Amino acid sequence: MTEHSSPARPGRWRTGAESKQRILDAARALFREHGYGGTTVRAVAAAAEVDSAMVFYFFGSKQGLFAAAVEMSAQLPPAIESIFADGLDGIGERMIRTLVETIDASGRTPLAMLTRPARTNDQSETLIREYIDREITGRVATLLGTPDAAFRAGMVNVQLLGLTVARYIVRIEPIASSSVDELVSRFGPLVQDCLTESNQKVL
Amino acid sequence: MTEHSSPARPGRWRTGAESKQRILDAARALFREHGYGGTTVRAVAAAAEVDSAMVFYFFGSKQGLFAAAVEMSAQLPPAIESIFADGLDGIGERMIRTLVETIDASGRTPLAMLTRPARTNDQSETLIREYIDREITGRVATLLGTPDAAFRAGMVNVQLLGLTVARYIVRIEPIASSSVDELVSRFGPLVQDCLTESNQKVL
DNA sequence: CTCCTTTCTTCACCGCTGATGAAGTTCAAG
DNA sequence: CTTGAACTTCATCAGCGGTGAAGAAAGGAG
Repeated sequence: MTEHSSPARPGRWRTGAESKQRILDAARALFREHGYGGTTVRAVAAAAEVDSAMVFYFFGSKQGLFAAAVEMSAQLPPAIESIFADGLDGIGERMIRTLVETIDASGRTPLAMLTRPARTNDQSETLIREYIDREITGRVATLLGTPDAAFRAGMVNVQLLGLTVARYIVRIEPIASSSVDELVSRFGPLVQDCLTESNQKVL
Repeated sequence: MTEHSSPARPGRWRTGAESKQRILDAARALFREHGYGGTTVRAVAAAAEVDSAMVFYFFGSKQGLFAAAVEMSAQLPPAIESIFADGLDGIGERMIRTLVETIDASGRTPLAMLTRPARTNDQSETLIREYIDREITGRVATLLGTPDAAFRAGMVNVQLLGLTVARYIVRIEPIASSSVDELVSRFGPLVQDCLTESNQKVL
């Protein structure tokens, strides 16, 4: 059984670009609503009024469709630059503000990446890890220059990761419904402490 | 095709308890290694040398098997009690130590919960949220008594969640391979600050 | 206009998954 | 010995991600 009721007329009857766009729109909506695992390729195809094979024709695989739907490239990088451009002073606030504002603005789409493909387990984990290492850890470490810079960068990552998961994935209150300013004023100093304070307690 | 090579002899040839235990052992090992989505019921059955239908006979569904395999009940609660028993002083260190030691000891089994069942999306999320609210947030809030207690409790949750995700899921270095003591000495004061410090910056 | 190639579209499959129902076997109690 | 519950197997289901072939429309070349 196919997923359309049209007169079963194969061949070219729309431009490829239009079909591709319909698929992308449907995919974005469904991924956002049901997550990666909760969305089937067939459902996307049905919503786009298209044969499911077309999804694979255009995007190769479900992962490819997902990647295209969230266009996970070069969206944060410019913002990240401005974080580190102004040095250590107030960098905590800038980090929190950039993180929250960016994710809020993007309709939390890329977060579905954490709602993972299941079987390709380690793959997406190492993807996230590499991204974090490349964009955050390295810069923080060089900016600090102290011997425990790596650990401090790790602590910053914990803050960012924890805030993201709490606000967007698990939705813990009152974090999930707080304003950006409130989060910045609360977590900014905390991140700052991770970097500048001598926060190691003697054993 | 079935997943065994025995002489195809149906009927009772082992005690139910033994089969159930074999299934549970196999499930724990496979869930731990491949996560929820990466483990198939058939694979569990094969590892337990049992027909896949038996898994459903005993546990009803894959979710039921998973729930039974991680016996997600009454494992942390006693430890949680002792955290709050000694008051605010040093509670940050106790939290971090309890969290990390418990998860390390349990072979990170319950963490597979975050490697989620995909389709039952919101369900497992609200499960986690309710657990956190019930065990952590409430106690912290009553222990503090300040007007911003709820937010401070939320900040603590961010710390715990972030540390857990960073260390066990995404495995960010050097967090993932740090010793318990190092984590306690670094994150303990941070958690303590969330609770006791006047960490709100004026807007 | 015809032919041919490329692009788009459909359809019939494949192996796999989680899950169900019936039937058969074994065992203990009445 | 009979009966009924507990246990096991098997055949089967619908749905999944994904593939390959083949058909239909459009465009360029002659």
